[in-house]
Amino acid sequence: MVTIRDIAKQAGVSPSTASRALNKNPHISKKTIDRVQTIADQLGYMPDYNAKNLTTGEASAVGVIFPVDGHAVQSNPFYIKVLSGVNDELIKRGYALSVAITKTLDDLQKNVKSMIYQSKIKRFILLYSQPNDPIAKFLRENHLRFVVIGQPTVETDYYVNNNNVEAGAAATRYLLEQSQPEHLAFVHSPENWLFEKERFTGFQNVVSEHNLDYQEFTVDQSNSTTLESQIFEHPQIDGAVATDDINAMNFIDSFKKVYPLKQVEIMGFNNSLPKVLLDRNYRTVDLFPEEMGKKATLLLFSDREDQSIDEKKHLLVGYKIV
Amino acid sequence: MVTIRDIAKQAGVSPSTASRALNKNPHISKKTIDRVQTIADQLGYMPDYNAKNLTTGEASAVGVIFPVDGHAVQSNPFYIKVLSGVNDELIKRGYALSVAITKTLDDLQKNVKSMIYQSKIKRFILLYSQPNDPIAKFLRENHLRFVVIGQPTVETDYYVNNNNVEAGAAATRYLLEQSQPEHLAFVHSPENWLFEKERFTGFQNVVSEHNLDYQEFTVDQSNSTTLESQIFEHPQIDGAVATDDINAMNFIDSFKKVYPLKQVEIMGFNNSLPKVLLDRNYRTVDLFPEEMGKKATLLLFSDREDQSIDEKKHLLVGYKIV
DNA sequence: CTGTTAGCGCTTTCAG
DNA sequence: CTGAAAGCGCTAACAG
Repeated sequence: MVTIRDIAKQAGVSPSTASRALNKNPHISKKTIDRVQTIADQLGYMPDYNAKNLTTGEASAVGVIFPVDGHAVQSNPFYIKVLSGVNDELIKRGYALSVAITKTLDDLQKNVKSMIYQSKIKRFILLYSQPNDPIAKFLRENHLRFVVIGQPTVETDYYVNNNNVEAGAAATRYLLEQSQPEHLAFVHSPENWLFEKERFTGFQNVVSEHNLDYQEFTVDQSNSTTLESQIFEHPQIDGAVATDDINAMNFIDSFKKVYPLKQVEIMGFNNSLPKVLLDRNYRTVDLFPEEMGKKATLLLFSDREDQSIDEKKHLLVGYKIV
Repeated sequence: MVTIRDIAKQAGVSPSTASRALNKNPHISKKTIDRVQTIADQLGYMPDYNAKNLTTGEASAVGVIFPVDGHAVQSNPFYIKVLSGVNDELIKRGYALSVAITKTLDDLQKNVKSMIYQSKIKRFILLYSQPNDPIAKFLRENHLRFVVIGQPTVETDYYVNNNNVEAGAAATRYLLEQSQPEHLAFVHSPENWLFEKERFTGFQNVVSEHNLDYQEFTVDQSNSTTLESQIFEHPQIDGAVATDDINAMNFIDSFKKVYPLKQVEIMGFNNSLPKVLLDRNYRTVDLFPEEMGKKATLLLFSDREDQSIDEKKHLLVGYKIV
């Protein structure tokens, strides 16, 4: 194992100078920085994180926190794509990726506390956003830096998001152009997350521009009959926007059960289904989760790297109908 | 921050004794172990991993390695479920979860080397298995402990797997019971992974028992016309077993394009699709990925915890047709 | 601009 | 069975 002392010796400087040089401390002459760096590269020096973290009190790692889950949410491929985008950026920065994923909120809290107190992680990415979330509260109270994926419930939080209002409007407009539905459905989850409400706003805007009527539907994943009876009460529906691919699939399925012979055009969000299912009369909005992961990481380090981003405290990612 | 010295002081022992007590060192009297432990609990002591790792030279973390990917593989919900199962077990052991997920093999190698040399991680879970995989080779050469999810290509590796031959047979049998197809298809990926070959063996066994004929099909995700022309040459196909839900969906889709009016019953693997898609004439085999994650972790620590498992070097997980 | 020194919190000889 | 002391590899005052 090659340590900083080996490098110092080779370069003919003290360990502290070597350390400073490797960290590009501005008080060190460019000449020695270059020399030390060259030697470090030659020797294939890789700093020991544990030693580094012990002295600085801050881990060279970022914590990524998954939502706790009743089976369906967590396993959305969306999250892995975010994770992949995050790690791309972390590798560049010499940071490791630590993950908290649990089945109960209680375990999640323990997991996050361990990250903070035992691993000394100071930077987090929160893959979800919920009002009165104790995890976010805890991070805030302890002055830890974190970025929310999605619309935060506390306006001072850092976040990366899509423009959901606009995306909701675009999806609705696309639907209207493709077929000419006259009685629309808006399909969302029982939780009615913030992002769903925003997409709904976009939907409403376009619908009212066109003087169309619409109906709201709630997908209860555990009980499809409630959705079917809702659909049964609205036989005129001929087009739908769903807040998510899964909700869209559930709606289609129930719709076909109630009206086996009717066609309904539908839009979803997330592009989370196998490509082959996207054919024909199903379109979805890709929200570029990898890009979200990358930008979240950018934002997470903006205090050190880009003050101009840091002031805004948020970044937006585009969307694309596919 | 409460350190081991605080505990030692309270307990009226030296820091070294406190350390030994907390690690249940057998040379320490039960009395002091209990006393020290009680005080530690009272004070809410959480050991600093960085300090611990620095002295022991081994991280309190496990590295989980994702396959590199052409978009489709990584984002399979299967992996998150494994991750979740792994973390359940890690929490119990006071271990952290570190993840390597990259787009190129080159980056993955760097990522894993960083885990080893910088984070001092000594235990890994490999979420895939490939012949001549440089990552597995590297882990082996450096005598690092790792468990493969799936069938390893080197027989001395530790692994967790399903009985794929049996599951392939069961799926085929189920298909034969449900409908009475006479001309079967077996659908797999161009890579033809080990687990696909095993499921194929099970499939063949049942098919030959029943004196049926079959045809192999390869799904090329980037070019559906090749699959369609394969299907076109075999108009008699009336049932299929696919090695994976995605392959199954692709096959169904191509089949419907070629023969819009024909029915085909099909079985897939992985239970990776939204529940609502499982209806009617599509069944899939759930392979309990969470359970695989848990068992992989068990195996990863079997050297310390369960010698009887350690000798077998592998564990199997069940399956269920859903 | 650079070197000396101390110390982060833990474990681990070595000694008793 | 327990204590004293050293040290893991790094960074951060402090001093020059």
